[in-house]
Order: sequence, then structure tokens, then C-alpha cells
Amino acid sequence: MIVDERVLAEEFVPSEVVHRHEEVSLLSEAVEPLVSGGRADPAFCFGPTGVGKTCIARYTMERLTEKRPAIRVAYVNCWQAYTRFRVLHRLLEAVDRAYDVHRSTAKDELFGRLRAADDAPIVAILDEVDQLEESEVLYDVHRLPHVSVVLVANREEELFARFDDRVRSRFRAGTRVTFDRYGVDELVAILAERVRQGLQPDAVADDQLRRIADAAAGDARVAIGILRSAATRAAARGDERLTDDLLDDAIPDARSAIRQKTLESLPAHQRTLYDVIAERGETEPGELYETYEERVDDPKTRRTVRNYLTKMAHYDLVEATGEKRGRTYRTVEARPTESN
DNA sequence: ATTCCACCGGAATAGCGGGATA
DNA sequence: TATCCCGCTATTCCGGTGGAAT
Repeated sequence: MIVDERVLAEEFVPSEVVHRHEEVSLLSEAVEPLVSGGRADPAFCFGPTGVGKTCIARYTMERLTEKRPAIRVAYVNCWQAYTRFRVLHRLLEAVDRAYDVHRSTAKDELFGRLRAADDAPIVAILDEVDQLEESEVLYDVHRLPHVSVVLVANREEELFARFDDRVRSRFRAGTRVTFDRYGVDELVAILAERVRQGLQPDAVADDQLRRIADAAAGDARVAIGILRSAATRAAARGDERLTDDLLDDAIPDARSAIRQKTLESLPAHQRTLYDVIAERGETEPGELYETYEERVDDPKTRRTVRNYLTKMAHYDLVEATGEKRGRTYRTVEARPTESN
């Protein structure tokens, strides 16, 4: 059933893009100066989740290195690398200069090393850059003439709101590429291409692809997730083709699976907070803290709990309504469409 | 209107952990 | 081994503010 499971993996970058030709050429143009040894202005990819921002950014940079192999591409996901130190570290890793870097390495040592790595241009793809907590690192990187950046985020306004002034002014210039949600037909085409590359021919019927595309509501990540989950199960049973009831199982699964995963990876204290909110529904901060306090031994401070809650809101696990006094928390239900 | 209170979130600080260095 | 260093998390301190109470 499954011929090549990498094709169904989250981070797979196809060798051909099905739609998004316009976005690819905009982005290629933006980094074109690098081919002739110049420097590219920053480039931006904006759009909701699952519309191919990351995929297209990586794809386009791969094509760029084909034109000029000396160029090195560094991919940094700012969910994980949200401090200056970690971003610089990831960049150094990408150019093989991260040997014996450790926590006690001097503050500017990392930056110095990156500055010294100027024998060839570096393109840094900073994914989910709105998760970056220390945006000054963008200023650092901008100062290096041999480093060009591609910033990937959901919305421009929210991204710039997080920047400090220096960064904001430096990044005003640059190419913006915006991505819209996929239509059903486009999703079907994307899925069909994955099926062609990764599964046995005829493993999935056309109307099944259409059902997946419908359920995914414009989100290619969800669509491919459904396909992956259904195909994996079919393969486990030794089936040659996808059955409809397998698909019925996979569709609700793909959405909740992601949430379930983040929930499980939540540290104990945050998990307790989540559970309390889930049990009580709409919860006020006061009672929330009191319940948390008696449920856990060695409770954290109120302030720390507030930090946890903002973090969990960031992960879209929890939602706060109201400011200051009178605020309430509740868990975020798995909504059919994420419109961020 | 004024006061009071609960709660938010920024900034500075403390303490931990783990690799380096001598 | 003892000590230094530094990133990271949690804590302390506090100014600000929306809503309830007076």
C-alpha cells in the first residue's frame, strides 16, 4: 500500500509544486540577487496554517542552491528556537560551526562565529518567527551582509507588533508573499500528487481524495495528516486500497491527534491547569489557582501560573476572555477551522 | 465619583544545572 | 576537585487597569 512513507511526512518537500507557482516565482525573485553574489532583502511568507508557506520557502531555497551550490540554507523553527542563543546556535549548526558550543559559551561568541562564517552566503529560513521571544536576534542577523533571511509567519501586523523598533525599521523593506487557503480542487491535486509518489496506484479513489480535501477545510497539513493516518492503518491491515470506513475513522482523528500530542507533552503543572479548566469549563483565575494549589504538591507562584497560562494560550490549548479583573479561562475546543 | 480589589504582565533578580577551566 | 560561566526557569516586586462596591 505505502511505497514511500516519507512522502506523507509532515516536513516533506515535494520535488514539484502543484499550485503556488506564483508564490514560488515571487520568492525566487526576492532571493535572485544571491545568485550573482549580491545580497537579498528580507523576504516574508504570510498566511494561515497549512497553506504551504514553509514548504514553498524550503522548496524555493532548494532550487536556489541548485543555481548556486555554495549557498547554504539554514532552517530554523522558532517554536523551538525562541531565544537569541538558540537561533544563533541553529544557524551555526546549519553551517557546521556549532562544534563545542555549550551553555557557558560567551555571549557574543556565537554571533562572532556566525560573522566569521562569511565564505559563502547563508539563507536563513526563520519559520514561525512570531514565536520568537527575543527579536533582537533579527537585528543581529540583519547586520551580517552574508546572511539573508526568509521570515515565515501568520500575519504581518502581529509579527511586527512583537518587534522592537530597531528590528521593525530594518525589516520594513522586503518582499511580501501572501498565501491564501487552498480550494478543494487544489487540495485534491496536492493529495493526488502525494498518492502518486508515495502510495500504490489506485490505492485511493478520486472521491475519497475529495472527501479528505473537504474535511481539511483548506489546510494541506490536515489533509495530508488524514491521508497518512488512513494509509498507515490500511497498510497495517495489509489492505491494497483505502476503504471508506477507514477514512471515517481517520478524519476526526487527524485533528485531535495534534492536540492530544501537545497535551501529552505538556509539563505536569501545566497539564494540571489544563485539566482543571477542562473540568470546570469557564473558570475564573482565583478558583483556578486555588484548585491547582491543592491538587499539586509544591505549587508554583501565581505569577508563574500566569506565565503558563499565556503560554498555553499561545499553543491554542486555552483561551482567555476579558482583560485584567473579570478574566476567565476555558479550553479551546477542536474547532473545524482555525482562522488565525 | 471615588475607592477598593483582583488580576495582568514587564522588569529585575535568584537559583539551578551542566559544561569548561584550572 | 573546586570554581567559573551563562542560559533558562521561577520568583519577587510592582505599576497599571477594568469592574464592583461604597
